[in-house]
Amino acid sequence: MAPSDIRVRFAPSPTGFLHIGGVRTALYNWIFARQRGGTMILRIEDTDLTRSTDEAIGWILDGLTWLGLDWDEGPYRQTERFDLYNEHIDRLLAQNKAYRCYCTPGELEVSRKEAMLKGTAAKYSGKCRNLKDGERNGEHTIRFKAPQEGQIFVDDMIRGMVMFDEDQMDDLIIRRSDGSPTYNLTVVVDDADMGITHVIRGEDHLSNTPRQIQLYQALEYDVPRFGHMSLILGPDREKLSKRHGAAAVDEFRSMGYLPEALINYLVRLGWSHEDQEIFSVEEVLKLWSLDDQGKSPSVFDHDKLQWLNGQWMKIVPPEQIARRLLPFLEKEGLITMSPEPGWLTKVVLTLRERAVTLVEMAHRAGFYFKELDYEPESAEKFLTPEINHLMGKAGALISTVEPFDHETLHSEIRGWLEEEGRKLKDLAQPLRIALTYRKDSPGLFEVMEVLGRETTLERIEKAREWIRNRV
RNA sequence: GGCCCCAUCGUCUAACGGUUAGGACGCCAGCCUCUCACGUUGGUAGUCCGGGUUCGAAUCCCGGUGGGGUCACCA
Repeated sequence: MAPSDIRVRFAPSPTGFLHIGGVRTALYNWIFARQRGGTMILRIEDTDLTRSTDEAIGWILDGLTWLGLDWDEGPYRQTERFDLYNEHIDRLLAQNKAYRCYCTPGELEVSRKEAMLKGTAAKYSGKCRNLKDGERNGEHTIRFKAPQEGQIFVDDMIRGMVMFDEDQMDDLIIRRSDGSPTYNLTVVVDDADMGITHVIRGEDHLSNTPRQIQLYQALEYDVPRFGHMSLILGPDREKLSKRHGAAAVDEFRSMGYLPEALINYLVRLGWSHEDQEIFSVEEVLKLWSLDDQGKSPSVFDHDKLQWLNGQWMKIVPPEQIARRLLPFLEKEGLITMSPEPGWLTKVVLTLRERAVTLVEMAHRAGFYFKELDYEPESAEKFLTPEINHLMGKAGALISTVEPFDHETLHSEIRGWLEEEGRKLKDLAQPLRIALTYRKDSPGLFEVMEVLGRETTLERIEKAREWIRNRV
């Protein structure tokens, strides 16, 4: 695709983990840019010196990388751009579009509460708006002198035309008393300076938009197009947060979710394409459009994510799942060094039908890597003296099966059991307990093949010994 | 409370103003089967309410109600 003039950005503030809502914002911007050959910019909004941390920047970068959401410019950091903001603030001051405000936080707090109580808009009184130069001195903030006369129209790409009355607009603080610039000023300056053409962000920013438009106008910059996407809600229908359990990408990652599934899930919130549920990134790039994006908020449904993840466990090539499984096997204490990749792939192949996450897969894979204790009730129920003899004969047969693969094992054992007048059902559970230590596992013969002849026979013998020792 | 946004099964979502209101997750049941899963078949369940416009409204308009967001020297 030919490069276009489209420039979008993801602008998180590094005050914590990369939130799932943030991921969705990043994702939409990324798709938008990639679909049109535009430029994706990453900008760290760290002007709040007290809450921003370098650690959080690391989390954001890691999260985006894990998801495969790359960027073309940045990461820029707003703390490195204070000169630029100050120039703009000074310009507004010089043009009498901003003023010094000497009100203290305490005073402001009081009048805000009064306004709330009275039921009017909680906006600044304008007390310092018309102070003459030198009338007061000392610690102060800078406020933007918000126009009060007309209306602001936001032609939102998702919501359509939204109107705000300017008499609702507050004189917002654009420079703190410590000299640092605030959000509404820095976004505008940066988006203008970086040539951002489309601002796609959460609906929680919609009410900020008219203030920002006033700033664009005061600064005589072109206003970009806006698109405000509906929010993701928790089960209680409030904005999704840590309160609701997992809300950070990192948590989903460590719970064993695949980025493919997470992206698939997120993109289906507020958007659909016919009756399709599974979308690869490639398909999304082909099919998704902001125009089709729904306006109503969506509740985060963990069950559906889980189902999707189960689907993706089977779609992602097993060699890749094997590779991604490694850290989880390590965490389970099952490996210290990487197993042979081909073998591990076969392990994955037996497990992927029944593991919804990598964590679950690693957990279920335990018996492939080491000896475990039998599930007490299962051993009690199935490893009985009556079955001992049959298990012994099975062992004898297994020791001669050639080639040692699941098809051959299956047909030979089945054939033999028929001759014995027995059914596979009679032997399956005891053998399963012997080989996997539990009552639910991948197919018996697949397990044997992956375990290998030697281990299979060892475990059968061990089970028979256990039977002899019971009572 | 002011301002703004939103409104189809429990949840995610389809439905040029004309459909028995479709699909998916979940849940329930059957089938498949060496277990558990996977898969498959069927079932459960929805247009927030009230007015209007129209031959005809989930769909358009208005009003309620409900939910959400936002009102910081946070972003």
